[in-house]
Amino acid sequence: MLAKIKAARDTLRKSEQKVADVVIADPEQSVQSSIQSIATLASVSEPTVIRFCRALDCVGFQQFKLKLAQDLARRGTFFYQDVTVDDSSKVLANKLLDGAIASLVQIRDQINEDQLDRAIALYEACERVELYGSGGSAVVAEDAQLKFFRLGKPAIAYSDPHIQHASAALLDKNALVIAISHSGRSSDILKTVEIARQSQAKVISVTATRSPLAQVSDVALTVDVNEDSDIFSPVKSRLGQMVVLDVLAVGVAVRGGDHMLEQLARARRAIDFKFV
Amino acid sequence: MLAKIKAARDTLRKSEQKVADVVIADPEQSVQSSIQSIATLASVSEPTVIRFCRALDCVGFQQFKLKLAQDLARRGTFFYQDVTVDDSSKVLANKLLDGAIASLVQIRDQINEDQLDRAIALYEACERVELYGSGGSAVVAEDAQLKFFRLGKPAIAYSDPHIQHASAALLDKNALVIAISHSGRSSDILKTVEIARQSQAKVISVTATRSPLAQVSDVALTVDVNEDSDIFSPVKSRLGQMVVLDVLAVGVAVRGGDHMLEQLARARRAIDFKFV
DNA sequence: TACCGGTTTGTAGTAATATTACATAATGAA
DNA sequence: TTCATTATGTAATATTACTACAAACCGGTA
Repeated sequence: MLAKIKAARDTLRKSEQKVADVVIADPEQSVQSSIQSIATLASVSEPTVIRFCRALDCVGFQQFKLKLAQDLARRGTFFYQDVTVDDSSKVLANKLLDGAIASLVQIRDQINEDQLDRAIALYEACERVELYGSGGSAVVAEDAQLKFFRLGKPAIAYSDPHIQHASAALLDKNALVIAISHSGRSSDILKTVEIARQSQAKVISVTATRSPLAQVSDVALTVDVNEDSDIFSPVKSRLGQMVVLDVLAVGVAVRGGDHMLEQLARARRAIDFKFV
Repeated sequence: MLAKIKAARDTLRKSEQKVADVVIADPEQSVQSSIQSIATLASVSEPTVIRFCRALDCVGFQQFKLKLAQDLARRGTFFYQDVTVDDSSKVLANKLLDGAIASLVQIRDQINEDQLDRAIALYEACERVELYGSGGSAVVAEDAQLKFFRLGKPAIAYSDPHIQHASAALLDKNALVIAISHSGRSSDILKTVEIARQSQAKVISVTATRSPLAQVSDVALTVDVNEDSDIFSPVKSRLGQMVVLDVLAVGVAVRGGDHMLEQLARARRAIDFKFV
C-alpha cells in the first residue's frame, strides 16, 4: 500500500498529493487518524482525502486505513534494507531475499480481483496473444509466452520496439496484447499500445498503478514495489510481473476445468520437470 | 490479538463471549464490519461490543479493528496450497503468491554462505562470463546477463543447446560459465558443462541440490523449491534462480566498494527506472 | 484580454457509525 | 423476598465518513 501510494503519488491531483505526502511522512500516525485530522494536516478538504483513497482503489477511507495498517504490520517480518559494503554474504543474501519477499507480499495484498477477472475474460474472448516487453521486461514477456502458448491459443513475445510496432499494426479485434513495463512510461511501449488499439486489439497491461500505460489499457494488472534498494534493474518488479502473469495464466487454466488442469500438469511433468 | 481474544474469552461476560465467538469464527470478516453488524451477528447490543473491545485493552472499536487487522496481516504464514477449479480469482491469486513467497523464504533459509563466497571469488578471478540456460531457464540466463554485463566484464547468455556446445568448446581457463537448470538433469546442459570443463573454464551452477549438474560444478548455488503446485513451468524455481543470481551479482558489486555501488545505482536510474 | 469547457477543489449538508448516559433486567447473598 | 450489585439494553448524542453541488481554477480559443 505504501509502495502503491509512492508509485501513484505523481499521477495524483495537486491536493491529493498533499494527502499522499502526509501519509508517507508518518504512516503510523495516519492509520490512527480520522479523515478530519489528515485533511487538516494536509491543508485540504475532507472529500479530497476520500478522493485520494478512491484513487488508490479503496472503496473508502476505512478500507484505506485498514490496508495501510496491514501493510505496516507486515513490514516487521520482511522488510527492505539497503545493502552496505561490510555486509557478509549471508547478511547480503538475507537482505535481498527479504526485500523480494516483502514485495511479493505487497503484491499479494494489492491484487485487484475485478481487473483479474476481466483479464481472464479478455483472454477467453481472444484468438491470439502478443506479448510486448522491452529491456528487462522482455524476459518477463518471454516467460509468459511459454505459459500462454500452452493454453491453446497462439502466443508470441516481441522485445524489439520496431517489431512490436509492426506487429501491433497487423492485429485485429480478435487479438489480445499483453504489455509489460515496469514504469508504464516508456514512449516505445505507449506507442505500440496506441497502434494496437487502433487495430482494435484488446490490451492488458502489467505495470505500475495509474501509469500512462495502465490508463490506456482495457485492463491493468498493477505491480507496485518499492525499488529503492535494487541496484541493477528492478528485480522485484520483474518477480512481481512474472507471478502476476502466472496468476493470470493459471486463472485461465482453472476456468478450463479439472480436465485442462490435469492435462497441463501432465504436460509440465513431461516437458520441463525432468530436463530443464 | 486473536490469541488474546481466545485467551480472554472465558473471563468475559456472557454476552461479550458471544462477540468473541463471532470474531474468532471469522476475523477477516469482523475486521471489515461495523459495530452494528457484529452486534447483530452476536445478537447483542452495540455497547456490548464496545465493552468487549475495552475488555481487550482497546480504547474503542476502531482501535480494536486496527489491532486485529495488523494481527491478521502478521500471521504471515505462507504455504503451498493447490488451486482448485472453484477458487475465486482472489483466492487463486493468494494461493499462488503464498506459494511463491514460501519458496523464497525457503531459499533464504537455505543459502550456503560458503558457496556464495566462492562464487563471488570465481567471478572476480574471471575475464568473461557465459550464461547457459534452456527452456524456461533461458529467461533467467538472459535476466542475469543484463545484470552481469554491468559489472564490467563481458557477459553473454545462450539458450540454444547447440550454440552452447559450440561456445563452450571455445572457452579457456579465464572464462566463467554460469549454468542454470531447474532439475540439473538435462542431458544438454550436462554435456555443455562437460565441454566447458574440458576447455578449463570454471563452472557455477544454479540448480537443485545434489543434482548431477551440481556435482560437476566448481560451485553450486542451490535452489530447491516445492514444485507440486506449479501448473505450467517451475515458476517458483525461476523466481528463486533470479533472486539467487541477483544475490551473486550484488555480492560482486558490493566487493567493488561504495564507489561501484553508487555508479551502478546511477546507471540503473538513468536506464531502466524511468523507461522500462 | 475575455470567454468557454472541462477539471479540480472546497462548502455545506446528510447518512452512517461509534460512543455515552441512563434505565432496566438479571443475579446472587442475606 | 429483598436489596445490592452486576450485566445488558435503549435511546440520545457526538463523531466521523460520505455525497451533492457550487465555486474556483486552468488551458485553449477567439
